[in-house]
Amino acid sequence: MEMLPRLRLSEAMKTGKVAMSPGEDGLIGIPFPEHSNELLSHLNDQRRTGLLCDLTLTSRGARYPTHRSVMAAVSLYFRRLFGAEEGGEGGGGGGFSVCQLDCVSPDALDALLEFAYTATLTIPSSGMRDVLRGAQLLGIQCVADACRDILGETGEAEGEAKQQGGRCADREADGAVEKLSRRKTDRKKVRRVGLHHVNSSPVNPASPVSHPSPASDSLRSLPSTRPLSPEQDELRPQPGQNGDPRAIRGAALNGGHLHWLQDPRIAQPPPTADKLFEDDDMEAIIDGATMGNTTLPASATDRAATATVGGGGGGRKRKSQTPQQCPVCQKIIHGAGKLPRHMRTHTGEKPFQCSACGVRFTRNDKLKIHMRKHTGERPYPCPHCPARFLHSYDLKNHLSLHSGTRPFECPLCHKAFAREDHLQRHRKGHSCLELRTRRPRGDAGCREPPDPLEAFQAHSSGFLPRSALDGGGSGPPLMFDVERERSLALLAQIGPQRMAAYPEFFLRGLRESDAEDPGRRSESPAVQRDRWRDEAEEENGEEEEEAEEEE
DNA sequence: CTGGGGAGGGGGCCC
DNA sequence: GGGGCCCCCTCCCCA
Repeated sequence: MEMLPRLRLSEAMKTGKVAMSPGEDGLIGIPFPEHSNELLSHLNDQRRTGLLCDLTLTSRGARYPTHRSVMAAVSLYFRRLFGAEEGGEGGGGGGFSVCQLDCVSPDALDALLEFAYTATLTIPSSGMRDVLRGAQLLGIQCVADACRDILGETGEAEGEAKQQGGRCADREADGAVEKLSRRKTDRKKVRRVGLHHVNSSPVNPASPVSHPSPASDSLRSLPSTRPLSPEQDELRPQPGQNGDPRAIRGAALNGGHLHWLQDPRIAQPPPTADKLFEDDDMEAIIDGATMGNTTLPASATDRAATATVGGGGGGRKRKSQTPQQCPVCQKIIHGAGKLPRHMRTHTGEKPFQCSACGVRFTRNDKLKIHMRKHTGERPYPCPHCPARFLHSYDLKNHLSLHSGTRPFECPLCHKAFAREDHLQRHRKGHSCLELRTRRPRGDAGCREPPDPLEAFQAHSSGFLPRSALDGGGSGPPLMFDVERERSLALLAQIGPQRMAAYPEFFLRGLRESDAEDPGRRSESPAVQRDRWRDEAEEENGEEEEEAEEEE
């Protein structure tokens, strides 16, 4: 999707920081990192307003106007489906299609569409499995991988999933339905399962599906809910939910997320799009994922019951309670009102803009700190020298230089650091690999020098996920198997400043150690030192045992 | 490789 | 409960 315009530039420009294709003398590729985001954003706007939508997906009555090209780009299933069409009568060009995907739950389909158009997968934790199934069925591999990763499914399950997803994509649509539906029915009593392409040709060229003007549509940010033509309205379940499509969605949800549907704001004047996203969608997500340690029962059934408590007649939604679990990365967020802040790390939303330089931030307090750069304010002066600092923590670090204290000591090479992160960097790297073997290698006379990789693994065990150390042999992969190289390349390309715009699961593998043991993140330096010391002693103990055995 | 600065993100406290 | 403010931790980048 990334387009690199080729320009002939002067030699002087060639020396700049522009990417140049090797071997193409004079042709320089200038990356426009924002282009793909902007393109996607515009497409998403078009989807929301129904503009140029030439494909409607339906799931149990819910309708999702979308674009064939986008769906074909993200979904192997649609790629093959439309590819087949193009070979036939459709010519791939036009016509309005309706694709019925009852085997994908509306919420999952909504999430997958949101992913397709925003590169961000935002789903309630309870819906993860539905999204996984949907991604498998539609052949959206990266999402399926991410869901499996988050769910911690085993390789066996992964294999099964791939098999399933692959089959789905490979088959003729209708043929695929039956077997899949049986499988799914066995597991989840889905009343009606169908991956059924209702009409790959125009539904009715004389009366194409029309989308009402979105500008005044109070459901503007809920593209899934646009009314369709009377013919397609026949697809709806029986009305009786005030005609609100969200209610229709809810009818298909078995109560899993009824609180999504009972939003009292349905009858309220439409907020602005931004506000709607922040307050409406976000709260729906948050409420859907609210999972306090004690506030939310474990089972989906209980969750539904909780969600509907006091809300049977459209009563007040149950407000978020602390702690809450992020529906995207499953991280537990402590503190009232902190989840919206956290969610912005996934959505990439940066509502706070510096009036001086235009830089945007996800948080107001970060903007405030940033403004100090413009005002020159450095509120943290060092009492021992003229140095002043923007952050209190910088001053704290700085003070350790004056005091000479280096409280962070490597348990292996005993090198001390003034900053904890420097010690971590030291441990992550190869800095003390030579020193860590306190016993000289030639000591025993017969010991083979340690395998550098093995030494690194041992040394890094406190930082890297086991899966990374094992080379991915067991446990979840460090990153998505297929996407890893591309992900790393992309991360390198987009730079850290824009990483926030990408879903956390994209980066999750890089921080998997945190996920494996969340407590480590909050370990005090003393505790961490003790842990490292224990690890080092264990390592040394093993070495000594080995030496004794050799003797 | 290391020291230092800056920034992103989470948690606590308070209003 | 939400948000502001602050502290802390971690990571990245640069010299």
